[in-house]
Amino acid sequence: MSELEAKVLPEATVARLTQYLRALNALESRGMERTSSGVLAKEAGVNPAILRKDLSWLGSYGTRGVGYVVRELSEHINNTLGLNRDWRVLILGAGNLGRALSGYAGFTTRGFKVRAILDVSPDLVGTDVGNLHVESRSDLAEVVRREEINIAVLAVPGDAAQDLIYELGELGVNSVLSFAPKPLVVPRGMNLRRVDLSTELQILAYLAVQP
Amino acid sequence: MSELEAKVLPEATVARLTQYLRALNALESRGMERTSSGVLAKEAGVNPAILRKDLSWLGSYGTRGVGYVVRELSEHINNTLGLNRDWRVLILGAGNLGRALSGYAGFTTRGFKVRAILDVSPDLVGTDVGNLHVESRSDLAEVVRREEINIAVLAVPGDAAQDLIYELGELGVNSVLSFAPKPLVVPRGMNLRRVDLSTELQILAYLAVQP
DNA sequence: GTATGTGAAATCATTCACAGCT
DNA sequence: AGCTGTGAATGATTTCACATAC
Repeated sequence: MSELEAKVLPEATVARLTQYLRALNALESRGMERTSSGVLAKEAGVNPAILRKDLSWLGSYGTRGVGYVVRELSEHINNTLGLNRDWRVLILGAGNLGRALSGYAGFTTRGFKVRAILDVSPDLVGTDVGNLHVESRSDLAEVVRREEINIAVLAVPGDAAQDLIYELGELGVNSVLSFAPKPLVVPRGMNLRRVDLSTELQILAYLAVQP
Repeated sequence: MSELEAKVLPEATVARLTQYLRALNALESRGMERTSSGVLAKEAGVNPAILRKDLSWLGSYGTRGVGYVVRELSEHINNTLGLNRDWRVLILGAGNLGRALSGYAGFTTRGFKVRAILDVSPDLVGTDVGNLHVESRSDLAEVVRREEINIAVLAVPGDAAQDLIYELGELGVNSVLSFAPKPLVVPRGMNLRRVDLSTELQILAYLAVQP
């Protein structure tokens, strides 16, 4: 009711904004200074109408009859998504997936910094992963404080994930990306995104079976 | 128009069916033989009404006033999703992510078998990954034929992904799971799913910034 | 003339609520 | 009495189409 109430973008829009950002970067690195909804939509792999609708949530940043200034639009989306600050990421689980993620380029660009990696296994604690060394799961609280962690990535077996979620919640980390193959219940106020690799394969199997 | 036309499940339904399958397995391993939409929905983390609606696409497999037989329902979803056959998976890219995926449990259960892993780098070709050894990108066609690959997983840099898609299409592999941070255009008839790790982090950043 | 920004229409997905069967 | 299966209601998302601004 209040005019002051937060204007929240639809989730689908947020997901696409990240794609526009990537597309804008690609255009910029090709030396383009201006673009249009048609060009940008093609680059991002979406339809131009929805791109304009998405951008309209952010206000009017284009010029009718002309288009958009690449740098300006890119900057604006960046700010809207909160990518103009530092995000300090903790990876939980130093198995193959955890180690792969800690070095993954997308995880180390645009304000995201992997600051620590933890594991329960004494065999892994103390080993090196990139320029980090694996710390003990039991030091979770200390590590979160020391590194001022604000995003956690769960690369642990399903059984371990739920306990970690609660513990992270208590420690004030309320953005979590989980690779655990389990639905998880989250404390109030926590943001959870799940990536479920085996589900993706199963969906592909279904699609392949379709006539 | 025709009554013979394939009845296609909504994409969102397919995604949830994989979760029900996992939930049913969990119940079965706890010794439960029967269940209800309420119990199953709780276990899968969804609302009971949509669970029943999803299942209604498969026909009537429950008993009113009673519920579902765990084993029977599980079997039926399995068949619907095409998980009762063998899926032979090829991993493209033997970097950290490719190696992690090749050993990932979800990738090696329920009919999915990782049969080969390829890379362009001469440093990696010939090295071992689990019980496979890395073969050369240039042997793609031969490997696809030899191993009768029907699903490919792209764990390669964005620039390499598009060419691979076309080449896989020509070779008759038309189910692809891509981790490349790029929108890809697919040949007619190909099924592509994308997992975009940096997008997930960016969405979390936005959610964390919200009041 | 050209491309944006946006109501209105169309499509897709979820939730409600209850009739129907056991 | 209890739980499924499903139309009808609601809500979300996408597409259309055009008035508006340059």
